[in-house]
Amino acid sequence: MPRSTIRDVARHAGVSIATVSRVMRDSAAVRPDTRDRVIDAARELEFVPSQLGRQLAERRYAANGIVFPDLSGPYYAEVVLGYENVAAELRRSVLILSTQGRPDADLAVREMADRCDGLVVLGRTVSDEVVEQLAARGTRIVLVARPPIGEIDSVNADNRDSAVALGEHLVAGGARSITFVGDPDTSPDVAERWEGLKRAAGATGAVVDLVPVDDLGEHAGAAAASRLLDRQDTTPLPDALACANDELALGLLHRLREAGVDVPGEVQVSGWDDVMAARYADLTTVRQPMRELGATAARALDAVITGGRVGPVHELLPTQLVVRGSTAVRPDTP
Amino acid sequence: MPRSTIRDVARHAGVSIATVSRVMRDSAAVRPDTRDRVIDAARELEFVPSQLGRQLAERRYAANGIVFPDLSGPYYAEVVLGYENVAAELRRSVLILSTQGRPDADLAVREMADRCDGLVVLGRTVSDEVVEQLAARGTRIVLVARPPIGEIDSVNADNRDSAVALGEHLVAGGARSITFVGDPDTSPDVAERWEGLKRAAGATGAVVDLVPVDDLGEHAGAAAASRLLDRQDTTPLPDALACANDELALGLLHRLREAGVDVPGEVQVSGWDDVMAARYADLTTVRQPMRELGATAARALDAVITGGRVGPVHELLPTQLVVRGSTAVRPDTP
DNA sequence: CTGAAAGCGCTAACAA
DNA sequence: TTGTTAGCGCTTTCAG
Repeated sequence: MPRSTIRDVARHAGVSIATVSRVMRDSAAVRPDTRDRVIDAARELEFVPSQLGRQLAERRYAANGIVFPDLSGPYYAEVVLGYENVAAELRRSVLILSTQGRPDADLAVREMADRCDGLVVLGRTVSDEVVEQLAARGTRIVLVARPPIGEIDSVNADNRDSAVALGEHLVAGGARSITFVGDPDTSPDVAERWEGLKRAAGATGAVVDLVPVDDLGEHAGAAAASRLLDRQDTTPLPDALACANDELALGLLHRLREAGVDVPGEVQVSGWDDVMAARYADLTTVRQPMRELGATAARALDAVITGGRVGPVHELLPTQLVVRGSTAVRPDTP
Repeated sequence: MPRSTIRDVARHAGVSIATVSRVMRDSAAVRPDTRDRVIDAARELEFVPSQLGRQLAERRYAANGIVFPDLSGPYYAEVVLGYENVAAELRRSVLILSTQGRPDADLAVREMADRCDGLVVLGRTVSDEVVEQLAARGTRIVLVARPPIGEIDSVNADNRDSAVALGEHLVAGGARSITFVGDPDTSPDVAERWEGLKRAAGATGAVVDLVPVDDLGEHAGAAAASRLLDRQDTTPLPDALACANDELALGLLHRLREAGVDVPGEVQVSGWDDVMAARYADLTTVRQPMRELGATAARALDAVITGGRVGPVHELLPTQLVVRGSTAVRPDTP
């Protein structure tokens, strides 16, 4: 059952394909009765305009891409969702690409760039080099959760501000030594969190250092906790452990409590992202406007594509410190 | 900077467009030196074949779609991820469509069907009617987490088996009355869970009933708990509360404990899906092979599209009961 | 208001 | 081995 084409409809209605085209997308005035004939014919033949033909003629895809590392945690899933919602409103399809465990991520992104009108790149999924090449080739790009590159638009959560708020909160809770758990090299977000915390807490005179981890998962958090516990005879636990994200913090928290460590009495613990499990684990964390990130990126990309934009846009969305039991500010009683 | 086309390259290399095409996709033998000339020309002009032209000529999109309600919970995100991974392996792009809060979901799905070679439909995102219409029109479809419709392929988790296992587990834990929390109408999965539980527990002589909820979120769970608590003077709490999913169970659990109810001493509670928070809340639940669902669907769809398939395929993936503290089987001591 | 015709960029017979 | 020539299905001038 080969689908009917614009020519079938034209023949059936006794008009030219141009007229059918006009009717299908009411782009120009068509006399009512002709119009009706065309519509009837289209209905009868179950005609649905081929997007492919249309796209080629218009030289546009009416589709946007989004590249992310993975969708396991709630973070990227929410961003993608926010993005998709707005893209749908703007009548654009959404292509997704997960680079997780893909050795040829750069190539995949290049290919994707060739199937859409523009794309959003989340975090450190592709190298600056590739981003720049694509941009140079005319691909419209918006960066999310990644520092700006040249003239390319970007949308980020304000990690610095919340890092400062968190640092102050921990110090107010009595922390004189704070250890950041996470590897600043894994993502720009993590790097900013570390920098912000170091600065804020450092300014109060607190001692700040860092424990690197393999990845940002619960296992890595538990492993980090184990290491800290093991070396207790030589190095006492810090007053506070600020983790780069919630998964890390949850794994760490679990291991610490297993070992009988009193949280927050002995050690304060905090995460980042405010995932659902954080509520149940009573974990202090930083909430990010994940959906807004995606939605804002979608709008920015649309602006770039439709050309209604002056200079590069770098949006910084506000975040919020969420204080819970894992860092309860203790009263100043000795 | 208008991108160069196959004709530019042909002219530049002094060959015909056919030869360029052959070289670009090494579809036929080309003399090495001609080939080199073409490659040089292509590189020089930064030629990248237009997917649009290619797609139109081949009359295929090399893209598949996936339709889901939303991406908030971990469930659909994982399924999508499993799907994307396999689709990428099969060299197909992935288009996503979230129907959540979209009044024109049916239309959106129809449009999507017109931009890809086939699509996967998760759960009750679109009506049977639309699915059938699309299938009749030749759209390749695979259903996931939804009972088969006609000749259309489907991939499902085995809700029935795990419902039986769960029912037996609750009864073994001493439950004589079990209340299922959830609305069987919200999704086929929920309906199967309810049916399975009713049958399994009913067979042991336990009393089984149902408390409907508005949706599958934590709030709805908490609200259900409140209602159960409020009516305690007339109706005692059941021995076990089997919830349709984890979010529901988590909200309910929280409210019950707030009210001082002993779980599992007084009431056993279970969820479904095994989301991350379930571990921290020590919630008994059923684990589903979410990624496998997506991956299996991707393969099935590919089989349908490439035509290497005989009859309709209906896969049923195994699930697993995960016993935790919220339903600990109590020793038979009085 | 409508139609003829020229593309959009590529693939694939069919010839040479 | 290579080139010529039709399309793929649609949009869009440009005439009429």
